[in-house]
Amino acid sequence: MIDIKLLREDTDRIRSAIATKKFHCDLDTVLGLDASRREKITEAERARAAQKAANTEMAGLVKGSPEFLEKVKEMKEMAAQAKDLEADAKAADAAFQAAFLEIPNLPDSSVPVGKGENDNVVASTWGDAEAAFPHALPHFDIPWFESRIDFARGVKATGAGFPFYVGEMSRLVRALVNFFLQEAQANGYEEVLPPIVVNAESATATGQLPDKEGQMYVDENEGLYLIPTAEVPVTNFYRDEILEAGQLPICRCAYTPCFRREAGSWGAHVRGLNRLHQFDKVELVKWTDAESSMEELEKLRENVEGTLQKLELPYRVLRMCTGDIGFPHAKQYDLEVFAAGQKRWLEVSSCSNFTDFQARRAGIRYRNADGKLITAHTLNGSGLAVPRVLAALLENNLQADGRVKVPECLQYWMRQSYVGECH
RNA sequence: GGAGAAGUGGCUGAGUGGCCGAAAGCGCUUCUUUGCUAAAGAAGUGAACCUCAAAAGGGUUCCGCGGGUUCGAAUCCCGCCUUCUCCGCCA
Repeated sequence: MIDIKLLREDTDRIRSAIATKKFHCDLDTVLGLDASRREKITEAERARAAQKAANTEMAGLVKGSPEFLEKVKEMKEMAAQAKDLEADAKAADAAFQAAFLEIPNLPDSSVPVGKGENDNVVASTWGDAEAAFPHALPHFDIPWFESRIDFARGVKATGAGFPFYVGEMSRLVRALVNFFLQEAQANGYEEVLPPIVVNAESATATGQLPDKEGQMYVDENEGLYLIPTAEVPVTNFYRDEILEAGQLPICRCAYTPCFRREAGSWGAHVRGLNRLHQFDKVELVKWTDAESSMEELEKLRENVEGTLQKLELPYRVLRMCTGDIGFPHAKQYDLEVFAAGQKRWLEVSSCSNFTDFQARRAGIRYRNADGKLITAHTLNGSGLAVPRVLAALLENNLQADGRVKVPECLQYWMRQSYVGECH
């Protein structure tokens, strides 16, 4: 959530900033709820204070004496009134909180203004997407593809979008995960292995709830959600904690499977590995102070770019425009690799600064040099998501003989130069 | 899953209906003493929200969480969560 003081004091600026994002919210309603909430709280507190004062007075009286009993009678009414006012205040506060939670984060001033994905700006490209990939095919058209990444068996076991990776494809996934983790560690991110189901509080803190409830798989019995990204458990590691400024920035990485329902999004562009309900990803997460988060975002992006370069996959960096960045995002870069078979750019990483938006929801603060409590900033980025990297790798590295060349950086785990040998 | 016990401030821990936001100790901060360190002494030492132009000040809430009883709850009652012990099950 944003800083309520900002909203009260600088409403017009907030209004115009949010108007550039794709989320709708009624600031006037929120401000109205805020005003009535405060009024009711003040009223309730005044009643409670009066009651307390009278009570203290009463503590001095002899129990059971006539004046005591008289006073009790009086106090009954007072107490009932205070209780009612308190209930009103509580309801008003809850109404405000619910509405307040619907306000998206403000885009940073450096974010290009735009309506949607066509207004994103290509910040840079690496490698040569125009190069000849004479043998490239869409990965799902490679003759052996369906026997090594088996969607049909996945349908049988689970449903669409849950493939089996068989044999060397399974090992290749594992190699990618290991490589990503090794890169993250080399860049100073400490590895954690988090829970892959989370409770509602965690999902609310990072912004999946209340808005994107339909995107997650839920265990109704336990009230737990399968994580759509490791961002959720990892960011919540420090929920409701106070950090020391000297600890920051804290950099963590985590490998997890990710689960996304992606309801209603099946079609031509989601064949094969392009979009799955379950996929593997290494996530990078940072907690920083309020001053350095934008700087840290650039470093985060550079770290991910370095990993893509070692994989020798052509990629481009998009500066996402105001109309295309997410609900809790202040600034976002998307990294897309070029898949030469499909002749498409595939998003493999999203590097984002959430400023204090998630941390305020999550109660993550730090003590600065003056001993003051400041809301921390949180950032994260995929580093990287496996299936689309794998898709691009299969397509771009496809040889004339139908085999796929394994990049040098994966040799430590794969120990073979090619996959997809014909048997 | 069954039986029992427990959850108090940064930590240990006292507190069984009003004088308790909470004893005491530890820790931490500042000061004094000191050649330095140690030791000793003194003072201070949570958070959220409301009020206030701001600061100061004032107020409300917070003793696992949520309800209830009562004029009044850390203290009594109910539900839940978590931890520990024992039993069962189990990678």
